[in-house]
Amino acid sequence: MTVTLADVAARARVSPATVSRVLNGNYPVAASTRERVLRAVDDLDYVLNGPASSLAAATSDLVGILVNDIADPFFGIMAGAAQTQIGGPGDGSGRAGGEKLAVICNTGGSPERELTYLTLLQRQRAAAVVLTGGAVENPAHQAAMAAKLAKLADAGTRIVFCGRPPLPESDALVAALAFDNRGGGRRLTEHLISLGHRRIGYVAGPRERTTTRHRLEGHREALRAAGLDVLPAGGGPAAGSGEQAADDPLVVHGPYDRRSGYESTLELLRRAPDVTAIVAANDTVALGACAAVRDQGMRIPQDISVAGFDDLPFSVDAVPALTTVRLPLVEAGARAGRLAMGKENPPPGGIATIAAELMIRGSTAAPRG
Amino acid sequence: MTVTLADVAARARVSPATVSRVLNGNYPVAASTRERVLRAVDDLDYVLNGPASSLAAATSDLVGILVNDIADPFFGIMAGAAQTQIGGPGDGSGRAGGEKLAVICNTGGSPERELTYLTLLQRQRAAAVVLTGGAVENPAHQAAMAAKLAKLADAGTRIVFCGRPPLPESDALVAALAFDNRGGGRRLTEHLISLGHRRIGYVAGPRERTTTRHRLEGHREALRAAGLDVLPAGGGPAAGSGEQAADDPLVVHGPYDRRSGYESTLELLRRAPDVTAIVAANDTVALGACAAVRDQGMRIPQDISVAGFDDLPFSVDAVPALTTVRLPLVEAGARAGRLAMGKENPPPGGIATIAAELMIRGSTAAPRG
DNA sequence: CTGTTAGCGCATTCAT
DNA sequence: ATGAATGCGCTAACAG
Repeated sequence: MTVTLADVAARARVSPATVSRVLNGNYPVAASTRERVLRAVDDLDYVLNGPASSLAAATSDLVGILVNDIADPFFGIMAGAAQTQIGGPGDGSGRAGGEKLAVICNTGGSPERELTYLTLLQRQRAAAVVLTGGAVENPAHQAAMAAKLAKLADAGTRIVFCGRPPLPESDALVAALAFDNRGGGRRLTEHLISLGHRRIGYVAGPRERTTTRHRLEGHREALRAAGLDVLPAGGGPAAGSGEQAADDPLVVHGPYDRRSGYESTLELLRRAPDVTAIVAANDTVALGACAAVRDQGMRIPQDISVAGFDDLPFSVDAVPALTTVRLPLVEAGARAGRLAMGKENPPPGGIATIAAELMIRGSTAAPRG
Repeated sequence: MTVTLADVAARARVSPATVSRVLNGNYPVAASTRERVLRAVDDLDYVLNGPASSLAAATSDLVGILVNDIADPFFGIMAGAAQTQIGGPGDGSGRAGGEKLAVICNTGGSPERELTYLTLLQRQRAAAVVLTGGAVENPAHQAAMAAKLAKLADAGTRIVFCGRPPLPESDALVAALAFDNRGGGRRLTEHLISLGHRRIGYVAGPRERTTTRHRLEGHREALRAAGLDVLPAGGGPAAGSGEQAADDPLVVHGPYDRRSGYESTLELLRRAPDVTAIVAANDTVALGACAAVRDQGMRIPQDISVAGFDDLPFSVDAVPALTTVRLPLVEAGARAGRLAMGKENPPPGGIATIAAELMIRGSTAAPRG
């Protein structure tokens, strides 16, 4: 029923081995022979059996891209960019040559699903795995991840972090592209302070997320530098981890979605009606914050300034346009894709920090009077 | 080096076949034996070899979800919803039981890449394929797609269309969920007409796309019913295809992105400064249209009404909130996922039309004077 | 309910 | 440059 490599060999009057060599192109074959084989392939409409091929070769052409929430353009943009570097443009014949199958896996931000996907990819003997987005900072989960990733790396799977710091205990076998969330957060709040804001609310992302923590730390750095920090400088020294912002009345945590932005902002305005600016964990949250501010009868930026993070495409279309921090998602995603393909060398030290650029637009202004 | 099923069998003191049966759970095994096997699996940290398994069973646990542009939340939302029905929640152990690997493939709207991905999935012996988004209406490509899909279906791959009409010549082996783009488009324009608009611009999507054509056809149906159509009723009868709107000065085509919305709107305003309303191909395009209208010094909706399509999450946050047509993306995606898993029976006739609901918000109002 | 036996389709030694 | 032979790790009949 289904045509196999042997059928192609028979039709081309060569051995199966030769057909295999032609298809994989990693071995010298006479031009005339190759031609004959290729024609037989087309005539028979032969499609390689991936599982058989992977079994024999002990590697597959699958590349997994893990994202927290594919419905969020933040991840969609990065994943799409990565995929362009991996999928290969195809040759228009639909025949599918040596390209890899880049696939996106949606973890929904759940640690369990993240591990499950990793196992699934391990099971498929994936050629590479790209991990995007903030990591969950739970010791047990981090340990499990490190163990799982070590096993994957062991089996020859290339590991790339994109927009995410590498795991603390992770081996150097991986490349990492980390966004400068801390620096971006700091510059954003510095901007607000320089405008004259003194009471700044912060609608943060979910706790136990590196992204959340880093952006918040940047924010607090700026506050502290201006002598505006509400809380003591926090626990540990150098490390900077374990910082406890839980009691800051000007900080409210919630998921990275619009609804959370809306509700957290209402909560914030209730707690501290005197805030003159609100920084949101990201642009989506900022949109919700804007809606909440308006529903309270206040104008942006005259009554309250609002700022976001990421600079997603819709941010410039908000009214007023959103002041935010631009992350080069397309570039980062593409680079991660290239790293996963081994088309590009890992950065020195295995980890590169990607700059975040402050985008000042209409949603922030000096406070009234 | 790598632990195999035989190792597990040895440790559990059973035959490899028994281990296989425990793992696949599709065969009776004594509880005590199962327990023993499972423990051995955990002890040895065994992970099934997917390729070997797929080869022997002649099917894999891969499910492909094809999307035009994963950076567009329209697709991200649908794909994410589909994936939740397919990926399985995991059991928290990260062990990965019988769940399928739902993967998203980004075609970028390119017919070639679409075919390439299909071939790649065919090569992997995918269990199912979900095709989302509008199809390209090019005869050659449609024929190639039909042939490829027939081959996939032949090989036992389940085919599901989501938010996309089935191919004309396609076999009944597939299930299809089609959005009522035509009806939605018609109701949207009827709404504008009922507000008193007579000169309505249309920023359409790319040509040769079913989605583009259907929405536009709905628009023109409404115009025609009100005696407002600019062009003759078009070529063919019944079929409704081959309708040529190319010469309508009030229609401008472009990609489904913000930039196109912006530029097409400027073009439209240049061609017909007397339009009092603009209908955009989708919400993203509408955002660009809004920006263009504003940049021309006009207010929405006082000077010009603007409407979108899809009701993406950000649409309600636009200022003013966008009048649009709501498509139940999450429900449709989830249903497609269930169909792909065989968890739900196909609709009668294999094809279900999904209703589109008009959402009237602040961006549309009666024209001045 | 469990063990035994045979391939699944291909990549890869080794020969030639 | 090509052919022949071997095994990748697992599942699916068959026994029993």
